[in-house]
Amino acid sequence: MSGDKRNSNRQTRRIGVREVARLAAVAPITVSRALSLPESVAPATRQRIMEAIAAVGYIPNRVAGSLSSNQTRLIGAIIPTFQSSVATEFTDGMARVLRSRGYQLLLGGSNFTVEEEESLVVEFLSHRADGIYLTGTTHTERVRRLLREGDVPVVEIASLEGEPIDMAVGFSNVDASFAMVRHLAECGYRRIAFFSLPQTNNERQLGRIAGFRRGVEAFGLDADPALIAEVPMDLASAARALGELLERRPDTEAVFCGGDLVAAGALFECQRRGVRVPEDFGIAGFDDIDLAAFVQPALTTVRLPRQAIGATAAELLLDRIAGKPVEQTIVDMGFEIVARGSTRRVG
Amino acid sequence: MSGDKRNSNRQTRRIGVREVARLAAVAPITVSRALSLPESVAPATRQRIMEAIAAVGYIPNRVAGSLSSNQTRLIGAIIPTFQSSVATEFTDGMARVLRSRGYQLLLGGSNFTVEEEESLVVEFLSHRADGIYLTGTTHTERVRRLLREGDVPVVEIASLEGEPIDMAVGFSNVDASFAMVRHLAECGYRRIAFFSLPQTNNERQLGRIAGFRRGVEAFGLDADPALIAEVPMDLASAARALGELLERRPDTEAVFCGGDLVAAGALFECQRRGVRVPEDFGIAGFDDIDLAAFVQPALTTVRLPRQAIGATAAELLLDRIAGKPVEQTIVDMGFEIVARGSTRRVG
DNA sequence: TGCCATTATGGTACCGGTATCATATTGTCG
DNA sequence: CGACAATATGATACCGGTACCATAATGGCA
Repeated sequence: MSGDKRNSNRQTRRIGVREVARLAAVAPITVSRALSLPESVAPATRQRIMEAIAAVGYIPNRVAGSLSSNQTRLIGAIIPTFQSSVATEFTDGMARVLRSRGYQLLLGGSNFTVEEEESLVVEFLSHRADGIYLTGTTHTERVRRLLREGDVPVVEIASLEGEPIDMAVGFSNVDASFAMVRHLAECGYRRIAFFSLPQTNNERQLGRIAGFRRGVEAFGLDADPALIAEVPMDLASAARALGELLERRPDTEAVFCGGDLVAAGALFECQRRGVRVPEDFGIAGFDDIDLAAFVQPALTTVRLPRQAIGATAAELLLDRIAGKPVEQTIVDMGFEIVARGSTRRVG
Repeated sequence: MSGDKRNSNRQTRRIGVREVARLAAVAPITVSRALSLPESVAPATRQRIMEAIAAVGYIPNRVAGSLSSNQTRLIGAIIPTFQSSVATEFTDGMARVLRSRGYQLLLGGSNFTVEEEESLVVEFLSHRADGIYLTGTTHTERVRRLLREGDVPVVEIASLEGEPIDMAVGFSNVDASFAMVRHLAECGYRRIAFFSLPQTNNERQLGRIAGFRRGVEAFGLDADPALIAEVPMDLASAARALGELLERRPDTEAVFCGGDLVAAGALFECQRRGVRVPEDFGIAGFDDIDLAAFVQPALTTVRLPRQAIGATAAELLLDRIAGKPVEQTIVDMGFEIVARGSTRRVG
């Protein structure tokens, strides 16, 4: 059904080190050195080489270089979804560090499934990424084995609970959630619901639920299990879930959401129903996305140093790759409870 | 300051085709074939090979494969920022298609500068990406030359204005903006402001301004140049800009924003000031982000088939890579005016 | 002045797949 | 039954850099 213009591969014959070397009257290896360790080449020679490179428009073939040097300067990163500003902000922090050090980002989305994650890990290993970045600590057994056996540096972010494959950067979801329950209790809310995001393959959400339960117990709040629900991460589902909650358990006084988008959806639904926030009903979120500060009333939430987590993760990987000893393999970047208008009932 | 554990490269000696071949009692090339063109190998042989692969846990080295076959199965993509849900949704559409066809995504952010874009393009060419995906049509001269001279397929998205380097997928920003002005005019607004996003290196925004101007003229609206402003893309700046506008030109009747986030910020500020939307003031956005439908009143906006644009871009690249003739190198995916509560003054 | 450490450069093989062409085997048909 | 096409497999070289080791040139110092 197709073509006559097959890729005539082998004979493309781009310009390579050899051509540059000939023009600069040096050996190919010297061209290579002039690019990777400029100080190791005499200034005059280096200059000749650079001129030759510019003259012929040489672009080094990193595929060949990678094969030879066993370093690709590629970092493979897996995020659950491209659609979440939370995930992309982690990635942004990492991408900036990588770029500044000459590394490139191989990015894949797992759609919150460990199977797709596994297939991406295999792909990245196949491409011989110099380091692997994973979101969370829930993986298949094969992923765990491949990454432990292979000598690739690995960093897992956003979750400190559990034993990391190699390194981890993030915060404690349990502690963060617990801290928020304390805040809600201090505001005077006693009957608090929890809207978790989908929990499958997501130990972050499970941690938040655990922290919630622990807080409910610690502060002597109403421990009705029917107050915990799982809500898809979009505004419409959140609105719907809040409606159901209010009908099912009209005496609920507040809801703590595992994500700000859900919290915002809950808030919009309250406004639609004329439920006053925070007087009649308190709402707290998680993540401190841009939107949280701008709805009316602004959302109380948990702020995470997302950019910094991504950047730190990148630095750990690069240190490991460079052979530097990594003193701390588990880095807790902390969190911050941001109290805003959506939770202010009592002093 | 560092290490004793230098990367002892050359001697890593992973398992390769040769080991697998020995175990399966075939030649290395047959192993290679069993993986890339399974039908070209006899079933019995293939089975032996697959068993050998499983037995030794062989993971093909795509770096070596790439060097030999001159195909990396890597697509380099450049987006202006990781922080925008608009950009990541395009990327998501592309990433899904790529993954399903065995390609991986090399992703970089240009921070809206053509210089960083150029440096990323060079990196991607160096890594010998099989295809390049760019956002917009504004590039440095060198990028244009490198990509035209190199035989890499290139697709530019989100902007159909101007002549593409190779292929383009998107919609007409001018037409979309013009259509929105028509809608606003039909709603009865006559004195309309335009909040553009930053225009540097962004022909999408320039197109939207052009469409706005054209619409203002075509429908005989108030053409005060002071009504056009450039606003950073965040809620706070948008709120501030709206405040200034209302003080500077209190008789303004509506604002059309080059991005929904800015429109939402404007809406929040109106609410804060007690300006009634849409009765006293109309607001329209661009992009139809999730948030647009859920603020009160919901935002009138321009909806773009973002996922589809990304997916189509990926398919064009892959077709070109596969040597299939690409019939249409410029694909207009259209847009849709979504009229909602924020613009409803008159019939 | 001679010896050795240091610096600058080069020769060669090799990384681990696969393109290319050759060969062996099997099947078809007059 | 022989000739030839189709199918299955293999031998070899090569992709384009760089690791590794060798050698040449330079400099410091006894």
